[in-house]
Amino acid sequence: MPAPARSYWLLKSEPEVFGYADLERAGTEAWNGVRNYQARNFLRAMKADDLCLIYHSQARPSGVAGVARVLRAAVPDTLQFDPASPYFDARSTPDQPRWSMVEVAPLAALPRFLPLDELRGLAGLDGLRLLQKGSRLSVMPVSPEHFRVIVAVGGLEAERL
DNA sequence: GCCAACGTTGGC
DNA sequence: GCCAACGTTGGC
Repeated sequence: MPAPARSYWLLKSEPEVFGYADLERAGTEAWNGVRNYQARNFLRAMKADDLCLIYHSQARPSGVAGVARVLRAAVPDTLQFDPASPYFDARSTPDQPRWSMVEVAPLAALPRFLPLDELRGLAGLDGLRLLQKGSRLSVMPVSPEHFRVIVAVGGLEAERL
């Protein structure tokens, strides 16, 4: 049976807090603390070996910094059970976890960081959610075509990732 | 179920 | 720091 097709995603992160370079240093990281239901549902749709664009938000400039790989499907976000965490959620129980997280590993930094400004000017990105007005989701799907265009302009070949 | 108030996100 | 957009909360 053929492996299910890879899916592609975009993960936002503030580089002052945790950027692509931090992911490379860490080697692997739990992508936790997502507290938006739509974003959570996308996390839950991720499969092992899916690829994620790591997008730096609240940065100067903001833009796509690298590609990460999903190591395994989503599991309950441990922070929701930790009263000391800002991501604690008293409504969550181990039986009924409300929030999810995935484990990701760095795959490749973009040889050319891709600022948001430049993304807006690129052909072939119509419908990319990141570029839609008022889009604030921190986890969102990216079509295979959009993924290929973005990494290509950033200096990577999608087929080799 | 409606909707106003409030909080958060994120570009600039 | 400003502000637009969006999500959540809670009174009714």
